[in-house]
Amino acid sequence: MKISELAQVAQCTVETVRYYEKEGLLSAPARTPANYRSYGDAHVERLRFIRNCRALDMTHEEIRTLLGLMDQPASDCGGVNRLLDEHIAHVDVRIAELCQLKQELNELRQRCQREQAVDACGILQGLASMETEPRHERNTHLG
Amino acid sequence: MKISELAQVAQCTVETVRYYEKEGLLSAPARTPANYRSYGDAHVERLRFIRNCRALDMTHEEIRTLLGLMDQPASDCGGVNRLLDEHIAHVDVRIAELCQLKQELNELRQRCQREQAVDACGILQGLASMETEPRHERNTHLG
DNA sequence: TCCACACCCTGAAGTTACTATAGGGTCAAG
DNA sequence: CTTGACCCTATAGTAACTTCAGGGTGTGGA
Repeated sequence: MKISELAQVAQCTVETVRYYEKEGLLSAPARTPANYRSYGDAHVERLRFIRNCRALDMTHEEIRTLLGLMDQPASDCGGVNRLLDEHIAHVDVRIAELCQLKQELNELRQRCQREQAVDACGILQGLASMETEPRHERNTHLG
Repeated sequence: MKISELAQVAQCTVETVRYYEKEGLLSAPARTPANYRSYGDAHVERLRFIRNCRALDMTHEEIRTLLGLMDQPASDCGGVNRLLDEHIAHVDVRIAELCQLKQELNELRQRCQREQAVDACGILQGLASMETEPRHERNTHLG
């Protein structure tokens, strides 16, 4: 199976597949005499797994951890469960942050209801006079 | 006023101030004979404005646009209002995406309730068997 | 006067998860 | 024998910074 076929079944681009290989998420496949990458079913499964994790907004680091846990058949899945719980917590945190942000933005938006001179615009005044707060450190990778 | 003092009143780091100057968000200040940056009140106002915009998760591009609109006192603030409306819409979109994501993650999490062998873990099985969907393009800069 | 130490400077590289580009090789059809 | 679709590598770009290397400046104490 050539790289473009693999990319198609995994719904990503050829560049992404090569990138995952360079990152060590996907193992390097065999090569044809012409030096083309040649993939098998194991690669398809692995890449689909990775893409499904990415669809759930997991980082490469999280995915790498999951793959590592999977590759130790002797171990139990407690680590998997914990990783997922933490990831869900990240999403919760980010949703709460964005809801707070939305409220602040709505309040700011209320301060100007018509198109007037910029000097009089309540939004610009609000942005100038807000209490400047220290940047709160990210507690999630979700932007 | 030295750069570290400016950074402190604007609640950011010295490196960030220098970065904004390089990006053209903050104008280059006067220099002392020793080549130290020397800031005045106008810089404080401008930087606080920028930091407040960043606290609301606006991009540099959005901030640049706002600063440009502010610097044309003749113009009205319709552009400002529209920019804010669009930004609020971005936040709404991202909240909806994350709520959907959270639901999917919760469903996946339900599939494993105890610590068992990784081969039997419902979460790993779920990740392997999910329908792999094409990556949907971002309609917001909020991650 | 000398030294330590806090602060300032520039420029370059690292972060995340890719995407895009340049410059080239391979293969099947017409 | 050429055209076009595909493959390869290596490098740079994205956003908004942070970190680092390698140096200069200014002030207080011994």
